[in-house]
Amino acid sequence: MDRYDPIVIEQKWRKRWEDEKTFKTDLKNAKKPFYNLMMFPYPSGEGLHVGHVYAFGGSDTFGRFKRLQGYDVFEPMGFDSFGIHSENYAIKTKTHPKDLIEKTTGYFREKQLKRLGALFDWDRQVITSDPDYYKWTQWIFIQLFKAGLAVRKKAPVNWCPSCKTVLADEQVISGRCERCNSEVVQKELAQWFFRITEYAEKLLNNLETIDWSQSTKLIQRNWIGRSEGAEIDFPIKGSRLKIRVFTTRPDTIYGATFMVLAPEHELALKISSAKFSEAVRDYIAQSKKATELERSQAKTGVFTGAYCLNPFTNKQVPIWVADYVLGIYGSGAIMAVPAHDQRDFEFAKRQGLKIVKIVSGGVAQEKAYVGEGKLVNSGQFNGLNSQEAIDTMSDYIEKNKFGRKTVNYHLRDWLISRQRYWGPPIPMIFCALCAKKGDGEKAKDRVVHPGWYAVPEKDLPVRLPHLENYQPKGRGVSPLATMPDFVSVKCPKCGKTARRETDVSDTFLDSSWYFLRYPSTEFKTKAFDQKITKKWLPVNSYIGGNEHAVMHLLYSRFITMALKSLRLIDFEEPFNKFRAHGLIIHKGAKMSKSRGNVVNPNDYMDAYGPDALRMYLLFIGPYDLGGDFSDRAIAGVYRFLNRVWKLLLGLGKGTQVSASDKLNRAINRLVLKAGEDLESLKFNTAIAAIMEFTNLASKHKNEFDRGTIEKYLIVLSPFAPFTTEELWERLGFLKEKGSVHHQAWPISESKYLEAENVTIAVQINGKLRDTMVVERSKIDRFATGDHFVDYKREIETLALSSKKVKKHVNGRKVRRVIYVPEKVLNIVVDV
RNA sequence: GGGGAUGUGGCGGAACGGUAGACGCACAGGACUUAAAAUCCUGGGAGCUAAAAGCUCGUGUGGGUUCGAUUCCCACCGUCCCCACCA
Repeated sequence: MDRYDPIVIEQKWRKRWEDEKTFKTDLKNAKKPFYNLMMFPYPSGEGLHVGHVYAFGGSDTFGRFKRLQGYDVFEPMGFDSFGIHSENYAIKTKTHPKDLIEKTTGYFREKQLKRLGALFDWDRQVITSDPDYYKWTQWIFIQLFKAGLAVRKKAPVNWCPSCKTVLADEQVISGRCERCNSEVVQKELAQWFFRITEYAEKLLNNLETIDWSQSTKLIQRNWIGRSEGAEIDFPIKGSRLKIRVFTTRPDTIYGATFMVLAPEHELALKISSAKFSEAVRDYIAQSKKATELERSQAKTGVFTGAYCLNPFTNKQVPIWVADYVLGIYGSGAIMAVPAHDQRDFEFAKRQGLKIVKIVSGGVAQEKAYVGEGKLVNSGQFNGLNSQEAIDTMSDYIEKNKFGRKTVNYHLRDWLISRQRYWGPPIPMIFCALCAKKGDGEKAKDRVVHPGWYAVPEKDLPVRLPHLENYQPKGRGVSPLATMPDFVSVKCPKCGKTARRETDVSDTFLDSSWYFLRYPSTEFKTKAFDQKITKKWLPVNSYIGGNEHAVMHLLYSRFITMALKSLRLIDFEEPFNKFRAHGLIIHKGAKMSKSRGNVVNPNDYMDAYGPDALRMYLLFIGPYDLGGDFSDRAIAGVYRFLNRVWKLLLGLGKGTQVSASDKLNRAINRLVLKAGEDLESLKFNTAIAAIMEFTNLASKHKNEFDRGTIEKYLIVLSPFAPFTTEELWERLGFLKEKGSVHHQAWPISESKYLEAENVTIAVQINGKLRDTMVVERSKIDRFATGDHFVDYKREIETLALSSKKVKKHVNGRKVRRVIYVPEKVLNIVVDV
């Protein structure tokens, strides 16, 4: 018998599978399409890490299982190669991103991904920095522009001084840049936005209809952040102007002792009285310079000298400007209720403002009382509890035209522009001449942005020019702006000299539609083919990390909805099923270069083979929890594969015509258990079941028949594709039946699952009274009413009447009977 | 501050409300070997007991529901994750 040599086996089958196109799926003629997607990697310089193997291994194991179940599985792979991450790495290593990407994608694909034993269809790989791909990314931008979903607006935006670009709201975590952790500052800039907020309601509601990990849905729900409340207008004393505020607690309006405007608020300076306007101006200037984090440190602010009238009481309240109020949420102004809002409370304390308690139940001494209670000091509304008050007072507001009920979202429009080099140029052209005339590309039948034109489709892609000095300049424009040849372009309308948009788009736009491109890679004249798309999308199973719960997954949903509303596709959710896998850590911490605890998968593939690595990772624990990578434990799985190898090759010719009952029962149970577990991605327990069978089978070596070996190998094959194929061949199945991966998932025969005796213990009032042995198939689990039973008769009755349970036996009522498969049955009765 | 998840041997983890600890790691004893490695076999929650049998206690803590709770409910403690001046 040969020694188990996973490296030799891997190389042999990799070549053979590739040559024979064993896993090629015919997309056009597939009968049962199953789109098995996993999040594609960005090709970093460090190479694939073990977390990728975890994600791809699990997903591929599932895909292989689906294949055995008779589905035509399409499992594509590609590279998210545009973007800041690649560009920063290129800067660091002093290479050009284009050269870098060529090198890294090659390494990822040839030296790593192809070793995993996955079903990847490399004829359809997608590389987002490839002009064939980003041509269509640009095309999608234009479609959105024409639908009025891509707009240019001047707004305070997040600027990362280190990455030297603006960022989307989603890419700022607690005031810091998601990539480099620098503190972000606000800048007022004109930028391109996607109007994702148009879809806030749909993005939220559709979550009910899709089968996603609960945790992921929850993160999205929180991010969208719907809150119901009211807009209320407070007239300014001695002026026709009003200040509009948003509040979720209109019931607390009697406690509104002052108003606060964000420094960005348009009225902030305008309403300030002469005496205060200089202080206000200084304050606004100062808060503009501060980072978001600095702004959130202390409750600073200045009085404007102006007053509002509370529409409910007509009492005057002072108006302040303070940067704890955000310019971007609601209307950028609030009514402050210090007794019942902690932030207002702190501000009031600091500035010596009045605090009036209007909700009973809490004491406003050291902190605000935020909960609910009965209204006091609230005129005609006294005595109502908070919920009632919100309803009646909201109605009152609408009736008296003080304002209206409204809904606000935390979700912001998606800022698409990036002042960087390594991305698809935004395909827009600005013509100053046309702008003067009010001409421009129409969006939804009207010119929204005079002077702006989409690049005509025939001119796509707008190629990213080669630029030696591609490093970001930090002047609020992309390095592309330094290339006169690139910037200068003829106006598509008037033909005069115009200029190109020089910003590139956010990387997340590249990845927000790549799943549409995979099945359509051969179509060079369209982004995606209608027919193929209809056949293969939405994606049947998507697996990836929860770190993308907001950004990638939210953007993909939005792009899909937008394309649906343009009637380019006929579904609005891209991923019917999404599962987030857990994080693989090492030595108790997240893997990172600085910690020096990064696991290189190649080391382990070299030592134990890819089968052992992927199987080990799936064996660590529940797939959604991840776990700690252990050098030792992987050897255990390697040993297991060795045992399988020896067991099967050691059977020789001694296999029986038919397997023993014991083995039959075991293999049938294994098929059932492994199938159920694979379906719900419980890889760890499926593997445990296979090991259990292996242990048992080792003790009954001469009870095997061909059919049992066959089933055993098929069940193991999604986990260990190389090893099982080799054994399959060596045992003579290959010639006869073709690849193990082309077999059908075995059907478990119910007679072997059920025909077994169980021991029954009968307890009466908790005391053991009797035991008996009953054939398993004759009992069924049930529970019923609440009285007495002649248990021996009842068991017989049960055996005969199957699932029906009688409530009375011999004049006594059944209390409760419970059957536990393979375990002890307690029949508990009252006397 | 808000939201969520989670807590079981030395370790990773199993367990439709029904024999807690499957499977694996590590460990110990044995077989093979001159010896070791590899491999194979055996063992194991803790305590009482010389040992076996047996008994007692055991799933973060305290309550509750139930004939029966690791599982369901409530409170608390610990750990982890997401969001965070979002009114």
